[in-house]
Amino acid sequence: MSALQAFEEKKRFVHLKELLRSANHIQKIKKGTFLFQEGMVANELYLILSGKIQTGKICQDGKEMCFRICSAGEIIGELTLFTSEPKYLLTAKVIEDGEVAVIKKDYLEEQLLLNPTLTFEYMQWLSNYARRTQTKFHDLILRGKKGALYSTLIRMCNSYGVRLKNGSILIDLPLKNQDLANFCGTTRESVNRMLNSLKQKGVISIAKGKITIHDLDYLKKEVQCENCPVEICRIE
Amino acid sequence: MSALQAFEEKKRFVHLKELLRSANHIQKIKKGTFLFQEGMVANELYLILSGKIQTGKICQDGKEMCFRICSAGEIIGELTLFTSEPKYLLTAKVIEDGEVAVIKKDYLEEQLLLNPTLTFEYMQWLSNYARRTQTKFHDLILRGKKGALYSTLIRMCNSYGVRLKNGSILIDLPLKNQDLANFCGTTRESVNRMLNSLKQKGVISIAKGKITIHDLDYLKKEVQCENCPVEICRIE
DNA sequence: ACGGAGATGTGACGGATCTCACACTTTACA
DNA sequence: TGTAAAGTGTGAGATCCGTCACATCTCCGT
Repeated sequence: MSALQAFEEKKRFVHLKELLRSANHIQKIKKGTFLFQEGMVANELYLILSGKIQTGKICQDGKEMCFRICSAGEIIGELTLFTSEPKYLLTAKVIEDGEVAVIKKDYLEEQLLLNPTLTFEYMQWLSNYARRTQTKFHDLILRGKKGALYSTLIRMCNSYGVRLKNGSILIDLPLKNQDLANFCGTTRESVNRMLNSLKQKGVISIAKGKITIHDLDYLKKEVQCENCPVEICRIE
Repeated sequence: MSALQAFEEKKRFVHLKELLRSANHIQKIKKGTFLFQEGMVANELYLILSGKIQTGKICQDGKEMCFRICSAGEIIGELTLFTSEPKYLLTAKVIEDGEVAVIKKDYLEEQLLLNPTLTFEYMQWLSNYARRTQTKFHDLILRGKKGALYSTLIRMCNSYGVRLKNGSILIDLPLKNQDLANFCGTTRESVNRMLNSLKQKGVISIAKGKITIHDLDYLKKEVQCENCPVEICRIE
């Protein structure tokens, strides 16, 4: 599945990404730094060329909620376009070195209004984004923490899964227990216990910090997955 | 606050709403019926002229998650525009008789691409929608069920609050415990207990099925509210 | 190869929340 | 205005989940 899907995904929003790529300048990003932080005035968007970025919300009490993990080809800094109060709602942390194409918000808005093809693609992108967030919403709230974790794992498969020869799916992304906890709104310890219980059942295994899913159907059944389209059921 | 805000809100997206209002036809909606249901092919959008509509997700096991309660001036059926798989993700239940203006998705998409003013307004609307969903997200997940309820109440104030002479805020919407539970992803009983505890503390009172907030600051403090803009911190 | 930092694994306990059961109150409307 | 239906209030017990504490493991740099 994954290869074809990735290919299809790459072909989407080509004009939009072309515009972004042709942008004012390229910026190197370094692991551990922030591309932007919550509350900052937002006047730029980014297209990831390489590396990985995690967006999320960091609370005063140290809690952290993770929204997306994005890699090459993804657009970041969205949602600020055309808004009256252009401040980033989230923080974007670099988790793998790389480069982003930087584009000024004003310029992009201008281009979008001039070019219907771009308009179309951007709206498509934004609608998809909103639909993704909305489905995540009930996944995370409706079936307790276990449901939250399972559905996060399913999304990870759709976004970063690599099908192995034996049919299992490797989530090709180094994920710590704490990271998953931040995605699910739970704690490291709870994630650890749940993952171990999945290991014992033979549903998953973990090697070198990466999770392999052996029995995706088990997870799907547990969360009463409705097999919504893959462009919606993903993590980024 | 509320009066002015409502006024400001009314002035937003005027061209977009004008287009919707000039639509193909007007449809009467009757309490208890569904405007559309999850999974249906989506080829229409609606502008509410009067009455109230609740959108949400209904699960097989009877659980229900409520997303928005919308009244006159709100747009419903969104998020299907420009998507490749145009199916409604949510169900829209009429909770108060009224009328909606119906507009064909195809026609609206066409108009949007022709008219930059419309494009601009729609994007603005969609961005706001996405931002609203995103902030709700962590409000509901990060601070337990109590946090979920409190933040729902705060949003209700911003959307349906009427400031009374004594400074309290009446949420001018008949809300059952079960409704609030569906917004928060919790149970009727839990909501009931939490509301009663708030009553005892004098933070709220309830009369004729409507909640009045006496001490909004108490709620805000409890959820570490960051006073995000009102167009984002709302229920619809 | 070693030491230490960071990550994982796990028990014990407590509080939050759900579930079930049922009494009571309010509302709708015949 | 009486009566059923719908909604609310509340206890008890079970379960989920977070917190704390600490042991163990893994990986990385020197």
